[in-house]
Amino acid sequence: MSGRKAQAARNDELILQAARAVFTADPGAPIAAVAEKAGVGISALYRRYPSKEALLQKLCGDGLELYIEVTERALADEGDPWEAFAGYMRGIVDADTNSLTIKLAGTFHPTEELGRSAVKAGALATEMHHRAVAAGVLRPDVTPADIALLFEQIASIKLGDEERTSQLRHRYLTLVMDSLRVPPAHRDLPGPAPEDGELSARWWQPS
Amino acid sequence: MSGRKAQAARNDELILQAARAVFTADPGAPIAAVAEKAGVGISALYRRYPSKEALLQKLCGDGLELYIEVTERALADEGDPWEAFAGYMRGIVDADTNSLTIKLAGTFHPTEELGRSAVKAGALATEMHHRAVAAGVLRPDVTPADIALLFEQIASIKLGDEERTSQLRHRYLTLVMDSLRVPPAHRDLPGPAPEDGELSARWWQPS
DNA sequence: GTGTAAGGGAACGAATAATTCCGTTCTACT
DNA sequence: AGTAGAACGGAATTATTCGTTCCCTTACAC
Repeated sequence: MSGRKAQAARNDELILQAARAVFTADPGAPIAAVAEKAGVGISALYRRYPSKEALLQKLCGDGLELYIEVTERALADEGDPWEAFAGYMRGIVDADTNSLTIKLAGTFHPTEELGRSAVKAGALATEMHHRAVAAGVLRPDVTPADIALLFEQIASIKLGDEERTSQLRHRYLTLVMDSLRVPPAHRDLPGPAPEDGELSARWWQPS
Repeated sequence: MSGRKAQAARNDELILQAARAVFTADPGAPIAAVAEKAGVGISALYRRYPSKEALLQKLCGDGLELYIEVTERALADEGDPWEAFAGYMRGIVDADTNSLTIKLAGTFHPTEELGRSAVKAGALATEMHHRAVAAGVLRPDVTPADIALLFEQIASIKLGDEERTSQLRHRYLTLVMDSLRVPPAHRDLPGPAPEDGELSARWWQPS
């Protein structure tokens, strides 16, 4: 609480966090919702980003960067090949990079730099996939693009609060990993299965 | 092309088909989009349904009915238990009932009757699940609610035209079925994996 | 004290969309 | 042939939503 500059620096982060939370929950959310969530006025947003689009581009760029980081970290893992691959998958699901990247596509105009980051991210993912197949732990008829779509399917799950959502995503990640691994096998599923009430509650929620 | 009455009857169906297509593609689509897709004026819609909400309720009801039909048909299958269960899963994915039901939730106010249909649908799904587990062909740590969420994940896939989308949905259904079946095994995946171009194209599509 | 960066939030203006309304067309029946 | 009215097309209406701008206030730095 020392000085306007410190407050501003704190707001930088507050706004980004709020934007992440709001836009991952609803990619079409109004910018006022971000300001409210951050507890700041609208002009605090416009002081930092010239437009909504610029903010979305920033978020997407951060998401791609995060994706790249997680993947590079997994590529550096020299241990058990399957565990390295599985850890990578869990890492991407945890980071929820899909909600910050492809799910936002269409709400803004992608920049050249975003394109370059996306290419790099794709290359790293392919490398990760290649390694697991070469080590004989990942079924070879699944391609890197398949993995990308599997991530999207898992990211489509949204139920209850953030923690419950994460728990369920890991549950289904574990399930699908059972059919990706060589040899296939059933492993214990983490987290409790959804309750009927959790599912039926959604009928009354405004979209 | 005989008479206004025949034309009107034809329009009944045209409008429903258009509504299904439009709202499964975008649950928040404007009603004018339905009219345009159907090739009729807006008043042709309002003559049949008092409001947008009424149309959505009708679509959802039809979707639940379809779900119930497919499930009852599968329950009537007395052949190989696994094949019956797998056929049921494929049937639901093909019918795309998820896009007409839970995906529309929040865009309208559910009626009592819809609630009853949903309960019935749930009961039938549970029966289907129970049978497969009892026959020892479905892993028992997966619950009916799990199956429901798996359907939703698969229904979240939307890539290219309708046929391509269907193809990919079956690809990932097959994949996840590998980890549902007792014993687990890898079976051939149907349909070609997504191309990189198919995935990257979405960056420019308006949401 | 005062200049100025930072911020709050009302006001503006441009969509977007549900619904209504009015004039037109075509059929069925006299 | 003439006409009542069902079925329609689509413009006009009205409400609402949102991105963006603007103006005024605050509080720190000097």
